[in-house]
Amino acid sequence: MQIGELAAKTGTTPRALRHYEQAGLITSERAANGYRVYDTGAAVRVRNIRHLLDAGLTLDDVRVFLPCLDGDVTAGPASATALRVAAERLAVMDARIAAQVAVRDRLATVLSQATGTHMRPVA
Amino acid sequence: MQIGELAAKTGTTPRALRHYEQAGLITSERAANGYRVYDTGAAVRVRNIRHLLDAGLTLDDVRVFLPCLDGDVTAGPASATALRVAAERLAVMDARIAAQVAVRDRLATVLSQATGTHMRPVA
DNA sequence: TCCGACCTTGACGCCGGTGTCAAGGTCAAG
DNA sequence: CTTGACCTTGACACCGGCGTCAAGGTCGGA
Repeated sequence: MQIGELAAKTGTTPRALRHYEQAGLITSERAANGYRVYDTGAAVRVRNIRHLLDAGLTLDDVRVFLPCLDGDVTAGPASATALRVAAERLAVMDARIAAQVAVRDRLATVLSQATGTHMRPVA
Repeated sequence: MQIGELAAKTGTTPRALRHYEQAGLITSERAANGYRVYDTGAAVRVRNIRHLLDAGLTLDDVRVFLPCLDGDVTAGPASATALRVAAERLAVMDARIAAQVAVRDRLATVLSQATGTHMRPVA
């Protein structure tokens, strides 16, 4: 499998895949002509990477999870470091969300007082 | 009060304050020598701006809230236009918050699968 | 043989908020 | 007068995750 096909399979782009490789998240064999060649397992790995990135982790964060990323995301005894990183990110996100909800609620309060309309709280 | 003092009072930097001014978030008088001069209310205003930024809003977002930001964050005179704008922003914020909550929950899921520990949902 | 679709590396662009350096003006204290 | 701490504007640097263009090599099919 070469890079374009892997990109299509995983819903990313060749550019992103090269970027992941350069960041040390994936590896590739090289054909005689210099083209990258991936084995079938690469698709799972890339999808896992995407899940973590979509979950708000950085590439550096994801690298920490690599040891337990070769199977499915659901598998693998996560390393202590990996868990710590994830927990930290989670805490940051919770704090940020809470702050935004607070702002949102203040704004909703002002609006409801001014308009008399009830604004439903955040989901 | 000049810029260094305001920065110290609000826990920011002169650079940031100039940036806020250039973004139209704060204003300043000028002394004869060209130095920026702030009145005492500026500190409250800047702290409110910081709160909103820390909540993940952008400078553009913050600008929208300026009309009801001159007193405390909790106060709001709210002109008709301001209300309409505020309602729009509220929808945007709700969408943004929902997206972040979704991301957060994905991360929490990954984490809980890895640890076997149940993480409580976002407040 | 030649086109077009694929691949390669390298490098610059973007967004947002700020750090930081440059090259000065201003002012109070010694 | 000099020093040094403050201020001014302007502009480039940075992070992260790519997009995108450049300039080329490598295929397979008509």
